[in-house]
Amino acid sequence: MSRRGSREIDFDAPAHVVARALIGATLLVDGVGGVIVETEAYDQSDPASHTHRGPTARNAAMFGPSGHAYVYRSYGIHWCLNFTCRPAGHGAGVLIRAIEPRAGLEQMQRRRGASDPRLLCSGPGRLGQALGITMAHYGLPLDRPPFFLAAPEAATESVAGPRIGISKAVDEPWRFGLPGSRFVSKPFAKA
DNA sequence: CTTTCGATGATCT
DNA sequence: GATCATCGAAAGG
Repeated sequence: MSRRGSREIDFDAPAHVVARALIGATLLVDGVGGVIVETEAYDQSDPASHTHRGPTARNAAMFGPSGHAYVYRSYGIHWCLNFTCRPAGHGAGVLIRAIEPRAGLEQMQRRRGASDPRLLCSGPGRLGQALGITMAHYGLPLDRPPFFLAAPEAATESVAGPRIGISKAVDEPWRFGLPGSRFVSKPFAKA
């Protein structure tokens, strides 16, 4: 496991490095959010990635500057939030799959229509709804409002496993999580 | 507990 | 026309 003393996330790094570095980071959108506990990495060489077949109108953000938001509509229903990474032109990003709610619980409960904290942000679609993510956030930088992002205060452990809900590159361990967190969308296989 | 299935619409072939 | 980086309700053991 790597050690991180900085308060900054280096988004000019491969997606799987960024995905791991984000575990334990704090994410707020308009003051609502919490601690990132689950992420997945996608890059252009990955058949499961939206960028695999090159730039399109939808994935343009992932070919733009790193450290920005990439938002897409999933199954025609959900908004999912990703962070772009690597220098511009590489087509890579990290899907934010789950956070542990810390701030703005009431707001999240209203948006989600659920009161159980574990059902607020445990999954990319739920998280998008709880944080109020829409296409209005597409391409916005993560270091300015409405976003707030802070790296973990101290070195943070992480676990890895196969990604969820994909049909290609199914066995690649590019899903990362906070060990033992009750807020992940699905448990990680026991070590 | 598990599995199945419908919703719903943009995107790409 | 097929495929989704999903969720939740319903049905079955």
